Amino acid sequence: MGRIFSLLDCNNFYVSCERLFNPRLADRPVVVLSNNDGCIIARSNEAKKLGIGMGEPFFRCRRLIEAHRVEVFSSNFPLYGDISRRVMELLGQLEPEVEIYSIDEAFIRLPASSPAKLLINGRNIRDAIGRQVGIPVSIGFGPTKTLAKIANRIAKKETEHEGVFLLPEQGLDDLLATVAVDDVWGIGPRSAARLATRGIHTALALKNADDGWLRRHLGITGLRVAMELRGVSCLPLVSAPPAGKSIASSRSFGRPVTALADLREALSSYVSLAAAKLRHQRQKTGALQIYLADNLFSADHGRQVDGMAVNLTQPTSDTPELISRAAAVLERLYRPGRSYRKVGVVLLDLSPACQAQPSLFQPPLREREELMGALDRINRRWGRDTIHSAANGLAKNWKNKQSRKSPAYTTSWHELPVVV
DNA sequence: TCTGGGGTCCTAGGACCC
DNA sequence: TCTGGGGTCCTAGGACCC
Repeated sequence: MGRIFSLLDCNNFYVSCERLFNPRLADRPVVVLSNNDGCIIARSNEAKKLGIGMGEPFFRCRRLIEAHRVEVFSSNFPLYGDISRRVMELLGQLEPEVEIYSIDEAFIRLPASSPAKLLINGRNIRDAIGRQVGIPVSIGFGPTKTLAKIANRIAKKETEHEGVFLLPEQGLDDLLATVAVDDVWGIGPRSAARLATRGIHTALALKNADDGWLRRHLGITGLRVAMELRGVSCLPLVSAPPAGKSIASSRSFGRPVTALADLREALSSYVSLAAAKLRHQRQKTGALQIYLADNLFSADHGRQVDGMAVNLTQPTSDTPELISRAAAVLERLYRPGRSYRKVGVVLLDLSPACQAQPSLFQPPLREREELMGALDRINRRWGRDTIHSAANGLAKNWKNKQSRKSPAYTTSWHELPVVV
């Protein structure tokens, strides 16, 4: 008996989360902005219809938004993360083989059965999540992950399917002929341009393309996409996520920054965030990379990013130690007079904390680890940043804009919704 | 004036070794 | 005159994803 893949995708996820606690938003055009209130990262169907594009810079569609009184929110990731957890937990109760693929998507693997039974199963999942969490989802079925993705798109776009769609065996090619090649999962703009030079514009044409040519021009990944379109499953379900390999933390500044002191404060804050995440994952880092970026969209000289990585002699998850190492690297990268738009840190070479090899010359400081543990507990209980390193600064005049944020309804005691 | 943030995998090329 | 070949490891950059 074969198996079948299904992709569950939350519709307009961030917008749906905002609507959950704000019924006034139902049926209204709503958008959610990226971290710096920079561009559009989620749109309700009404907003899509107005022609607001995904990833579009906010300032460029501002007039359209004002003209149609579109509701605008800064992103509220603690809220979205919490709602996501509820969706995934419920799905895990309904289906045994689930891979959480992203904040708003999960793959499911099921035994093949009749189309009618699969559709009923899909509708049950959709109804349960709608009823118990309040988030609308779409579900697509297909013989491979890539085909399930395509089925999901159809489930979402063609309303007559009511959110659940199974790719038909008969007439599949006709359907693939209607899917643009850059809508196929794994085909980005670069690959699409390459494929266009060969006259390949649809998923069907990619499916029938020459393997040798694909291997040469799109690499092993491109060939794999074609195989998946042919129904040959190359991408397995990954139910237990492997340990992470890197942790990044960065933000764009609210305005250009030139002073080393400001950069140091911002960097310390991001290092603190990354280190807390590292400890939460029970890992230590063996290397860190710092980078500085100037104007990311300058027409004349393009974007300039200076980065530098250092290896640590001994893996650590100690915030003060990481802050001081990061500050030393920053000082070497910094050029006076340059105006910077972004600074960031990446922790690399992660390893499980329990496997850490103590150094002969510098035994692990038990008290320091306990201190970090206490810090994490306090910040978890009383809110992030209750206690932080003085290096992170207090003025924070580099801090980015987030002027339209909704409350952390479900994750902060201070911001619980009030029923009157 | 104003353009996010956090990830993964693949590949080519250099360093190094025998 | 004539200057090997193959393997491994590491890294930076590219491409893609949500």
